[in-house]
Amino acid sequence: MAELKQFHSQIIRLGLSADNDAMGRIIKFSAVSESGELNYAQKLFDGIPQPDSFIYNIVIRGYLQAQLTRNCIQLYSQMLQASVTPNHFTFPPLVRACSVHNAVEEGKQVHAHILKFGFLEDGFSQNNLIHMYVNFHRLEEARRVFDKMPRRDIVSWTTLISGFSQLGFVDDAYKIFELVPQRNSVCWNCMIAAYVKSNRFKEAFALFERMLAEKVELDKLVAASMLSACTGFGALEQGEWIHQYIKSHGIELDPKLATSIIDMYCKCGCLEKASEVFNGLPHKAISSWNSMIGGLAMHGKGNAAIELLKDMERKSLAPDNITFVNVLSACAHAGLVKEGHHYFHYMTKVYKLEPKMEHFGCMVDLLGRAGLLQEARKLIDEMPISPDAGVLGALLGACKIHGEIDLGEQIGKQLIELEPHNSGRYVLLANLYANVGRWDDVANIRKLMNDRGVKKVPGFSMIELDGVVNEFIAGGRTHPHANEIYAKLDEMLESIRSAGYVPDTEELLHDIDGEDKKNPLKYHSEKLAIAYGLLKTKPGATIRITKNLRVCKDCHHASKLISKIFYREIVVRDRNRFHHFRNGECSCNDYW
DNA sequence: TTAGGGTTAG
Repeated sequence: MAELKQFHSQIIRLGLSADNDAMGRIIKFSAVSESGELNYAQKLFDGIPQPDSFIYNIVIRGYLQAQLTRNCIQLYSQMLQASVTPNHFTFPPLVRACSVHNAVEEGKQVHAHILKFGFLEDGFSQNNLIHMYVNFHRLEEARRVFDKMPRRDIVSWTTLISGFSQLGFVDDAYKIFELVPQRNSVCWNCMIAAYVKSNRFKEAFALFERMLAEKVELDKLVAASMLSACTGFGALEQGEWIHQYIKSHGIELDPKLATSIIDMYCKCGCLEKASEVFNGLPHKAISSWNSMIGGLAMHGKGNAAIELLKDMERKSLAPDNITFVNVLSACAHAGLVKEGHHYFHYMTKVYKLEPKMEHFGCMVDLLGRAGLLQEARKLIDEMPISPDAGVLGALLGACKIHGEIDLGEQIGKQLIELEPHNSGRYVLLANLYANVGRWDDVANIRKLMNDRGVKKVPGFSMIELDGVVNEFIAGGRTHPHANEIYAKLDEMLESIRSAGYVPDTEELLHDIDGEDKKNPLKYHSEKLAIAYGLLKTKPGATIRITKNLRVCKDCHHASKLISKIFYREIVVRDRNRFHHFRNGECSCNDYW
């Protein structure tokens, strides 16, 4: 910038300060380059008697980059008033400004101008219009622009696909995707990511296979999306494959990608691999630290999570909000009440981070799980913000664990009205009633669910073998090896019975949040998945299961015994956390 | 000058 200012004074000396060519260059640098100064550009602009369209365009772009979208629109009006004709460089940033600024009326006017000035054939302007209407949540308009374009390019297609998927119309997005004449990796990734974001992992995997078959390059963004798919699905082998691919093809391991890999390993149950990647990073982004701390939290390694926070501080890195969410969650899962209290205050005292909803949620969970229900309630009452469903849900969960019926009933009723479509809330309240034998109330909740058309989420467990994910539902018989699996299951249960296993029939009576009322405990999906694992893996190999609900008491007990009798480590990821069953014990210390 | 990614409690 200093050199630029010198250059500017030379121009003044040469009497060129009214020369648009020379001034345009200086303004361009000041307005849009990284080391520029927008204020300076503005001052120069004001001193030019008759700026040309290039100068207007470049300052509009500068304003856009600085998020001063209002100024973009104003400058455009000024341009028209000065009778300077806009060209095809004028509209893309201008449309973008309307879009970012949510200026619907101005956007429509700019759209009309684009047509009036004859830019129907300009792909950049038209593509930006599609984007703008998507941003305004006006898909029909976006589609109309798309349909009227004389020549659509891959960006037009991808923008439209991403628009439909972002607004939740993933199936429509896919229909459009199928019509694209020549897809590049951005377009593939857009559709794959759409499936991943809506938790439709199988479709994401199927699309990925197709992409590879069509020999489209697997770039780092596709890799990142697929890592998320593996994370969501609990597909460790597939995730390892992607990681290997990244290494062997020299794909640059930028901080975001590294974080995705660490997160994948943590959430697929492999903390060792996650640490290995984490420790091997030359420059660790804060997100990498956060996902590693979060991983330790999920696996119940509270003290290790705290150690990592201290490590961060030793390296003079400032933890952020997310770091503390993860640290507090680590304390909650490990029952570290004292430490939790400490860090809850510490974050504000030392780092000036005001606790947000998530932090209160963690604290309520921490206190509630530890049985300190009154303290949890007091914290909620004293919160500076009004608690959301998550915070109240944490308290309700604690009431269920500790059989705190009065408080639980009150919170449960409140939650059901707050989130009338969340089946989990009804289930938890019904369970609370069931625990104390209030069967009429259980029936009432069931009826309320029926009347409101709220469906319970069906439970399922998954196990990945040779890169194939096998899914089980309670009592399901659709698996091609069903007979074999049920035989193994019976053998498995017989073995643990002789070691003292008694099915937890108490829970059976209450089994409303269990997997399926019609199917007895012995056919819970988790047990089926473990039986299949015992059948198909080598002796001594770790069995890894992912399930969508929380582990039930009976399955937890059975899994501990199976780990001992069959000499297997069993790693179960449930809705909340990981359980590592080993030699008759669980890493959660039965605290979950 | 236009399209794509990560870490957040229950």
